[in-house]
Amino acid sequence: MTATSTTTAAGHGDAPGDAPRFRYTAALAGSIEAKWQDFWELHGTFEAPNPVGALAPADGAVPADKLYLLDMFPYPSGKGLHVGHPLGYIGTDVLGRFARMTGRNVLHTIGYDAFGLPAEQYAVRTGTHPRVTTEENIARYRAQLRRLGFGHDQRRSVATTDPKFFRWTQWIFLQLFDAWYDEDAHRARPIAELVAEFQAGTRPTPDGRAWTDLSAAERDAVLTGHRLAYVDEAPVNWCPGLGTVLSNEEITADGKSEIGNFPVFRRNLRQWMMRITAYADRLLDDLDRLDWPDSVKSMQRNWIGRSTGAQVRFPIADADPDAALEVYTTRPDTLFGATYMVVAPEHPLVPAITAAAWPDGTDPRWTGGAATPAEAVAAYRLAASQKSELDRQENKEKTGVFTGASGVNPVNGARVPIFVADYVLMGYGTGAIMAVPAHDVRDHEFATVFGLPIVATVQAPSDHPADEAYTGAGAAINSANDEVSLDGLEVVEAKARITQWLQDKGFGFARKQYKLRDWLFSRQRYWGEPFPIVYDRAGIAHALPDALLPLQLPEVTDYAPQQLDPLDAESEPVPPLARATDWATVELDLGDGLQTYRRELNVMPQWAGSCWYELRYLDPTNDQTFCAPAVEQYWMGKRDGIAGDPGGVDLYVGGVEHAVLHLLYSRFWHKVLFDLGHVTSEEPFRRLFNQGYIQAYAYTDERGVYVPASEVVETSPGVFGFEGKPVGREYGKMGKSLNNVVTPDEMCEQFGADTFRMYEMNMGPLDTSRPWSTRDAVGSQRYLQRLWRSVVSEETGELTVVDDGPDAETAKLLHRTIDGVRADYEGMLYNTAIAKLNVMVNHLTKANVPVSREVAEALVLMTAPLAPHIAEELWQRLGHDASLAHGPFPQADPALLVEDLVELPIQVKGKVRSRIQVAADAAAADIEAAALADEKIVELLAGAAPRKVVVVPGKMVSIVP
RNA sequence: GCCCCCGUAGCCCAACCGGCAGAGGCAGGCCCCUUAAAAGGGUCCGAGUGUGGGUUCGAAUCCCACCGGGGGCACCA
Repeated sequence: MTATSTTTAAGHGDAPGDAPRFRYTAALAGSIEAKWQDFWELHGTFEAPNPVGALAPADGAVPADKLYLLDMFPYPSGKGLHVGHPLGYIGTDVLGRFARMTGRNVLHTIGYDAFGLPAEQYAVRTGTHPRVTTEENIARYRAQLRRLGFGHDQRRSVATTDPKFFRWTQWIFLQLFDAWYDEDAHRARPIAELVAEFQAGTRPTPDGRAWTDLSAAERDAVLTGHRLAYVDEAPVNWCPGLGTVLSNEEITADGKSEIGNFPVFRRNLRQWMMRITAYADRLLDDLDRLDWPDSVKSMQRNWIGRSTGAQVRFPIADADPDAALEVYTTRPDTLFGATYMVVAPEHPLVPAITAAAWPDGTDPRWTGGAATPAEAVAAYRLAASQKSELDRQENKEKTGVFTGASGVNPVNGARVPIFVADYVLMGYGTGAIMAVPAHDVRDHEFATVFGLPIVATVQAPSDHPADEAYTGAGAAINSANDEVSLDGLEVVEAKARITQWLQDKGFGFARKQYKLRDWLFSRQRYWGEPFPIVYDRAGIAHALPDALLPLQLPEVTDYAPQQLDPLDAESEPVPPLARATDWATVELDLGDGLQTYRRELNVMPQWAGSCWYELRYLDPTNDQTFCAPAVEQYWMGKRDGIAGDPGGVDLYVGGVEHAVLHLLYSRFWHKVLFDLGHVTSEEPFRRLFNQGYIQAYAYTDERGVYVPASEVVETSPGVFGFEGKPVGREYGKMGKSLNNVVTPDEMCEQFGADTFRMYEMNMGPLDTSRPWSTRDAVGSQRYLQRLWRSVVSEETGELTVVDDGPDAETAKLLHRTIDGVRADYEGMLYNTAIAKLNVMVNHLTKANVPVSREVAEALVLMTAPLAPHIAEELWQRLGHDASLAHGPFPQADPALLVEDLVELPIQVKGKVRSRIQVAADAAAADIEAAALADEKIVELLAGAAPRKVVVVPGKMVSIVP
């Protein structure tokens, strides 16, 4: 196939009836589309040059104006694509094609997030290696996507399962393993620099001994406490049903696994963790520098959950002077209103503080009916440990028991009773609180149930109900002791003053608190990246040397983690890699002579590959480094012209479901790479755009079974039937279970890829969800048919354009269209761009005269980003040898955009009463005079002088009589 | 319970910084082409912007309350 051949496949007789031979039918579209897809592939049309390296042009020259577009890459599932999946891909492709036509260097490709559970679970069932399944699925995705005519640089399409890819995932992991966070410098540094500081004595070891006096195991423990990737024995979410541990983010609100909905138990296990909490402040603060949807930013802020407050020490009454409870509060200004305290049931100090007997006069509601505090506390703790997360959530009534002990409020010496209650969580703050029922809703509920005193310390407005906690702003009251008074201060000043006082007296200090936890990074699975880590005899973890990367997965006969009872909380994880006994140990010389080492048997979670793939797209063939610095700088570097620009991908498009996890993890890894000097950008994704979802109707018969949605007909408005029987209609996601899937392949067969692309873009703005309706696609097909007919005869296939210029009206419309379409493409407002193209084509159709070549060419070029195949075909038929992929793109003539005369409405009392014609550039005074001279206006005013006349040039005139 | 987004024609959607409510598509009516049919051609039809207040010369647009839909968080001290 060459650029000069033209399609001859038209008129196969596959058009219905005896439609004209050269009509633009689905069959003709299909042959045109196959031809141009082959052409683009053969000519490498969409290969974007790099400034250096293997993908650089011979002379190394690349356009300064570049655009890096990124789609969230798919997991290649066995189900293939439905019409909802490509929506975002088409959106980025249209923008990329437009940008390429206007001369920019556009990087756009798509790869595969190919490690993951479905292929592994299929392997467990069938014995098929996950690699085989994964490769088949990728091949199917590639074929489906190719049919849609994307302008992807195929050389850059990577898969996370490719050893050439995960070699660098492992390398980045080792960067994290070999780095620590310097709190003073606010950045990560190589671990070797930390060791040097310990050795030189410029940084004290935790227990003050000299570094050289520490044993190897002790040194390792110190370093483990600093590494950004580290092993820790920590409470984790153990899911026996999946045979693996899960991160907090992979668990639903009711305590089940997001995948499979199995029960999850809290267990202490040794696991790999990522110290993402070290970056909490930067991950939060840098959100302000990103061009992201507010909803996503707010979800990330919420997830990081930074709060500022104070940690306060409450001594235990009648006990050892050293005995105290530390509490965290965001409202230190309400300390004078603290009338009791609560510790979480799991708090380690509970046994120590629990009193031997109930104090005299203990309220019977506080004892839980037990004879001693110890019995009451033990019973309550047991009950709490057996409560599932779900129970806790459903039953929010406040419960608890008194410990018999009291704390001493440091601001006024008041004795405050200490309770154990499960509304306080061990995992947040210190696991203990001071309770201020007057100003905290939860404390108020508890105090009401248990009859505890409520002391107001913030003046509530007079209309605030007396029986509710007041959590708003106001002046402090009842808040003074001999040394400090908050009375009269607003909340912010009161917090500052009391915190300073606490600090001066040694009772407490200001403290920040986060909801974000370190990221649990290991999984007991097979189909993931192996850790490039081995353990010596002492159990110390060592990095594999770079020369031994990639570390490949061993072959195993059974991919299942282990058959476990989903309800057995005490079972132990046994990863599948443990079965590869030959692989699990290895002889290595890591500097201490040849030794036997055990390999790490866990694998990385699915997030690992997606944390950095956008960098590998940039330099996919580089085997010296994950991405050459000059290449990263060119595509993702910070822009000089934008204040505070953090750099990153120019546009990242994907679903909002990745708002927290993927996007937070990627940002974390990117910042580490930035700190270590491997990238120049501080953020991976400068601009983020969430595309909407395509939803679909589903229909159920009288048994509640989903019937094929494609065969349902609307028998009368709002009434639907299938095989003559009425069915009920539902609305939701497109999916096999709802029997309402439509695939892009079907759309290509029925209409062609160009019509399909155009229809998806015509349904509405890219960021809104919309209902799928196959039959509505004919509107887009009609547009393309009219465009085709404006250039080519349906009867003969001959060109019909003429060389004469267009008439004045057509020329004006053309340039207005060019102007509007350009602006719409730049703003990704494809639905309105299509509307303008429709106006133009409808105008030509109506005129019913041969179309001027100038107009036809402009229209073809403007349609090209949306419907690239038909545009290339028409461009070629119009006599152009080169592809239009790199332009030109029409330019509007400013002279044709201005109108000489405009019609302005005249409002009287806000209602349009008349219209006048004035010169477009008429002065306001002239317009006012013309308006007041208008017959109908004169009549309405009846001689009275108007009180006010508002003239908005070019828009309207408003008269107030 | 708290936070965010959205309600415009039968349906999907336009309307810039408040300035004539309609660009486009689907469906529908009528006509033409056609032996016939339709996913061909032409033409016509359409709502006063969820409801109620307010600000303004002027509100789909800004403010308040409510109703309806979607999403996020959920005892985080």
